Amino acid sequence: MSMNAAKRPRGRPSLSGPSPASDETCLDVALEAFAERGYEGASIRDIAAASGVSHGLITARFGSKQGLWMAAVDHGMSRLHQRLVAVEQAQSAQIGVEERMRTVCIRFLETVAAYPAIVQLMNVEGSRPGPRLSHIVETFFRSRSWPFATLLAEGQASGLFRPIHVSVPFTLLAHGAGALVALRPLVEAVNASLRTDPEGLSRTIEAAADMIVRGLKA
Amino acid sequence: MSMNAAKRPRGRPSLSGPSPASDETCLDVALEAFAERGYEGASIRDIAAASGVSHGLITARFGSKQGLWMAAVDHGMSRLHQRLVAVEQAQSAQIGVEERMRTVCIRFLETVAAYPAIVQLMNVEGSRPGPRLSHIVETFFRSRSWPFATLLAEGQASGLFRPIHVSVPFTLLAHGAGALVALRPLVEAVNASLRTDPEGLSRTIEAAADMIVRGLKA
DNA sequence: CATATTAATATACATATGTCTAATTAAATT
DNA sequence: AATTTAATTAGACATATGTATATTAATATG
Repeated sequence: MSMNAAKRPRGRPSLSGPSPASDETCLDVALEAFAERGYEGASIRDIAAASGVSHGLITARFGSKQGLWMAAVDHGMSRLHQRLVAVEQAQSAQIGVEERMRTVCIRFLETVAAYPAIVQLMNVEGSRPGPRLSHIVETFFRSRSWPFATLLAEGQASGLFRPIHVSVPFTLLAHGAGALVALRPLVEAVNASLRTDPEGLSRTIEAAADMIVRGLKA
Repeated sequence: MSMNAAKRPRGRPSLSGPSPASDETCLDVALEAFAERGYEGASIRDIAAASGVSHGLITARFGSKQGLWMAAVDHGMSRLHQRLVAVEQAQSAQIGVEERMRTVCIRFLETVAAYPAIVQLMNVEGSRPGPRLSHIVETFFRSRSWPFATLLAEGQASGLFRPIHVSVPFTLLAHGAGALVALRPLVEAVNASLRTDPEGLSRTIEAAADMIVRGLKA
């Protein structure tokens, strides 16, 4: 971000003089870099240069490239989460659940469009579950308070939405339908109730196709 | 794929003896590798070893890493395309367009699930349009005969489907809704009628959310 | 004021990677 | 049969990268 290419002197920075980029700034830069060029494509040196610090500082602060990556994911994820919770809490319960769901979807997509990196990272990580993808998925599903799941449950309780496992529309929304690709490692990583054998996968595919044609309505 | 690690001798291969991996085999291996580990993460040497050939042969056949990548994309794309066209042609026109659309969606997702690499590559390429992403997108949109677009137009002509630009459900289907992320570079790359300014993006987002809630039905 | 600690830069190093070139062997051509 | 061409492997080389270490300067501590 900051094109602060003016080389600072060695040693501990002066409190009066210009301080180097904060951890947050570095994580923003890193998230963008990882999302744009992939884990291998983004180098520590590039990220450091774009943050206006030396590459040694990155490893000093975050330990390793893996450490930087995990910190960046946590950073982006918490921002997305906070945004969504705020949206749902700002909504009046007077409004019907369908309309609230629609709003949450819109806000979600808007937020994602504004901070694409965090969702992009899910895809960048590839189609097989590895330690990095697992870290994202666990972070995503850990908190049960994501408004999307809450609203889906509410709509289902009132019979307005079809009974469908939360991970199906959620995956459709977050990863996308094309990420049915990603459903397999997603499910394996979360150990959800959905099955990954051919028959289970086939039923999941049909459910996803139904959603595209008929939507969420009962 | 082929764990043919038995080192072949130098020089032109004998016609009687075992021949090295075909171009197709190499492209299959490459597609999988690129999808799984990203463009930078997949090395020519790894791909060559997994194909059972020397790394020099890869560059000799495909010119460069970029050349290998483009050939792999063309390879996977044509396979996906052929599969979808075959599905649509096998369907009787007696069946309603909605049911045929549903089938095509299912077959599309099934095919993608079976060959995830090609869609995965779209995401791996990151959130900004570069030469590689542009190549995929152009290949995707070049042929107007993709059954999805045909069926959508047919359903719209009969008033069964809502009027919506083909790229919206297509993106929802192929990239996924989360790939609204990817819609921006997608649109820029294709220079479609959809706009990428905030207002246009907002309308696109609302349209996508409508699709999730109400589905394709009129 | 002297010393230890902290926070940063810079350098060193082994390894991996894309590309280019040489070497080698079988087939094709004359 | 001799020679050229094609197809493949192997090695060379410059560059980039992650990590480990040395260096430097400002602050904290006594």
